[in-house]
Amino acid sequence: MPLQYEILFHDLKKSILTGVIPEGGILPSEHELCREYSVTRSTVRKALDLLVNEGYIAKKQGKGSIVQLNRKSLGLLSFRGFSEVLGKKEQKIRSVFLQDPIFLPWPKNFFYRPTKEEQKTNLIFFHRLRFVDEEPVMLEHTYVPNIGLEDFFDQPLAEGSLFTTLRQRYEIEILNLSQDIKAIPADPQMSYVLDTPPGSPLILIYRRYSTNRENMNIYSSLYCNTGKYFLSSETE
Amino acid sequence: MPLQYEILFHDLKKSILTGVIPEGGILPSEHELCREYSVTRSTVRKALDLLVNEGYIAKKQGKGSIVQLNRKSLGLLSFRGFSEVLGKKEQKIRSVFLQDPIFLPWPKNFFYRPTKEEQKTNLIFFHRLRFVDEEPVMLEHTYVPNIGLEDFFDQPLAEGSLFTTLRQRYEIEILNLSQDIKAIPADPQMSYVLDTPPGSPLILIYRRYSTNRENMNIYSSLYCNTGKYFLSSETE
DNA sequence: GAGTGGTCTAGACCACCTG
DNA sequence: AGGTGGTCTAGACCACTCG
Repeated sequence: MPLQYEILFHDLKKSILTGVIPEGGILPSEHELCREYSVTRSTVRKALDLLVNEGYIAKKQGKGSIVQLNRKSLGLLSFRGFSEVLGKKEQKIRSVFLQDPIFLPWPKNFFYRPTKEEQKTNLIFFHRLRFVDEEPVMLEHTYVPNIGLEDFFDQPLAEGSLFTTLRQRYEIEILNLSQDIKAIPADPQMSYVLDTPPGSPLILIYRRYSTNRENMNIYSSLYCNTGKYFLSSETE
Repeated sequence: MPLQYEILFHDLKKSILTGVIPEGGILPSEHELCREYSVTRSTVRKALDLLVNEGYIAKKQGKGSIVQLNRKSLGLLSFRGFSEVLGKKEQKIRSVFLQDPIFLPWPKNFFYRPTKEEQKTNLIFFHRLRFVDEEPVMLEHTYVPNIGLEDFFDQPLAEGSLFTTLRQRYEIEILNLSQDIKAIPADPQMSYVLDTPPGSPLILIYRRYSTNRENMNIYSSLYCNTGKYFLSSETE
């Protein structure tokens, strides 16, 4: 039997994720929620604390609880211009699928060891190339174990984003990211795709995202050309 | 005037950091703290929640609040053996100072822009080489603005660690880490220090740690040879 | 001034752990 | 059985924001 603050927490989270309360919108006040759910303020505040910790809302004294969807980013996501670590300018980022996402069996010699649950399934495989200012900078392979995602291709990606889709349609949240990072020389294929001389240094990242589903992780391998752009991360 | 839960929070934190309550030790119970500080349990629990969030304690129902010092690590800290991303074995890590830490003026063309406060001071400069299993893998330059740290060299580093020293002696906490990462070919000097062929790919990381002192950051540049070991990070 | 979130009190009952 | 943390109630006063 779910606890009261959990009920409230999930209700509010659903309202936010489904857009019932839009970004920038304001949640019902704490006293209001007390009345609606017939609980005391400490129970309401416990639920709201969870939302704050997960980055769904920000509270402002005198105003209210404001919905924000700029969730705290996990690890390396952005790129920064070489010459702009001291300055600031916006980069234009674009992604293209090198092939349409498909179901695949597990490859041999996968870079992490999948869980037993995961091994029973096949994978959804994404093969994307990311551009900054129209220059290719990162090749990304993403592997999502197909655990209850059989209808994944029935709808397009929400906002073009895999993680948004997983959150909105399947309530799959990323809890943790572990990364293994290495510098490698570009082989001829990477050299071609990333438009850089053979042998030039690339960054290779293996990632495992753990999720709120027991025994379900998402895996990625990334090849980055950092000749012109830094890989940047802001971690809390 | 400090709030009651802040008083309790700082008292407990100090007890933990100074070792009055050792790692693995148990804090006074919540009811006990209520009596000691003449506050109610919700106030005590608010203070303990902060300690939990900062990783100082873990609570166990039926037992108590247990002190733990394995603070959650920020970003890239550990190394993992090349062949062991799939397995697990412990690496032996060792650091040596290539020169004793000294006060220095700010270098020209520093890789980040220091704050105005920082620019008024000099720097404490650390120059360390890190080994894994007796092989050199990382060269680290660390720059700490000397804001109220004039007596820094009066005592040795606590536990040999810069960050432990800052926390224990100056109550300086790391709040945030931003990193800029790049793959570069080894120049002759790096090649010599890290014992790797010239031109082989290295990882270069610029870091800015923000602290709980307004306008005080700590800066590092890291050169990593990932030929044999991955750089690993586990981020929450 | 009315409403918001921030702090705090003084209780209560429960689930869990240990002697 | 007695103590621990987990949940929850029913209030109170305060600081802040906004019309």
